[in-house]
Amino acid sequence: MSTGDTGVSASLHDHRLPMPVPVGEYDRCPVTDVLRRVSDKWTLLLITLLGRHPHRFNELHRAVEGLSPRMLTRTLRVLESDGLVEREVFPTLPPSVEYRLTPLGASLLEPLSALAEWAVAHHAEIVAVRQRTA
Amino acid sequence: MSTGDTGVSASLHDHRLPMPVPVGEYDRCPVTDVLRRVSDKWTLLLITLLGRHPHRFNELHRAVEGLSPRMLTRTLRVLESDGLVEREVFPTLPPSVEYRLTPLGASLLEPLSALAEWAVAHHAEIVAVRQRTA
DNA sequence: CTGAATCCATGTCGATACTG
DNA sequence: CAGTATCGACATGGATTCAG
Repeated sequence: MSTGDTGVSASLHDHRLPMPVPVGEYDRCPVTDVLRRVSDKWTLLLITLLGRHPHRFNELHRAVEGLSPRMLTRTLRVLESDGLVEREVFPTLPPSVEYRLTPLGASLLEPLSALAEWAVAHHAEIVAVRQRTA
Repeated sequence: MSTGDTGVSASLHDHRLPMPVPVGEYDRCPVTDVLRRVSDKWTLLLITLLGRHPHRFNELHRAVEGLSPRMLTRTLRVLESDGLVEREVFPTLPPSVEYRLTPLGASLLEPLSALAEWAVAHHAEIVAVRQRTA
């Protein structure tokens, strides 16, 4: 890299990342932005389910215990507005709506599973430390 | 996988993951748990900085514009209680404290950068869709 | 079946001031 | 230097009720 080590522009690994975040614009850090979207309560689970095959609204509703229609709709709408999920309405009676991952959404599965793999491998250790500290 | 396709135990990619989350215990999904910890406002940035080399409290404070001592302490404490960051106090006068990544914390850098790479590659597209939807 | 509307509890974060 | 204490604003998520 031509750029010197001034400032805090930081690499996680060997990639240059657009950090630090300018004042008041932390939401413009792409990584944190994506992270925040994916880490809310139901998003990861829904992405995972839709990664297997398309689902109808009530399929998702029934599949995820504890997920209310309100939160399901809300979460799907965010996913849709980020271009990760696609919504298709079939004008049947009663109506049915199908949700599927877009190519963009599907492309997220791989990096997510890298992190998922790390999480399942190390979660026990984290929990152990957490309790010792508590 | 011996288990059939009943239930919603889901794979992100080709890994079996401990989903779905039982009612009221979504915090026991390792992946979402890790995701939520890493995705708060300052954590990723601090992990990134500490991934380069150990830092003293005020070094971090000066490095990150907009980060208050309160949030810096808070974020570091969580990281510490999860075993990702180590805190070492030097009983000098005035006191100085150094923070560094633990091996566990360092091991997180690689899966994180996979996601980071995806984020920088696709964030523009997400933002574009987001605005079109808005 | 696929939602929308309303209200409320809790969590996250910032601002400000103070301390060993 | 390296924090703590207090307060309040805003975001997230749940419960309940209603609708096309």
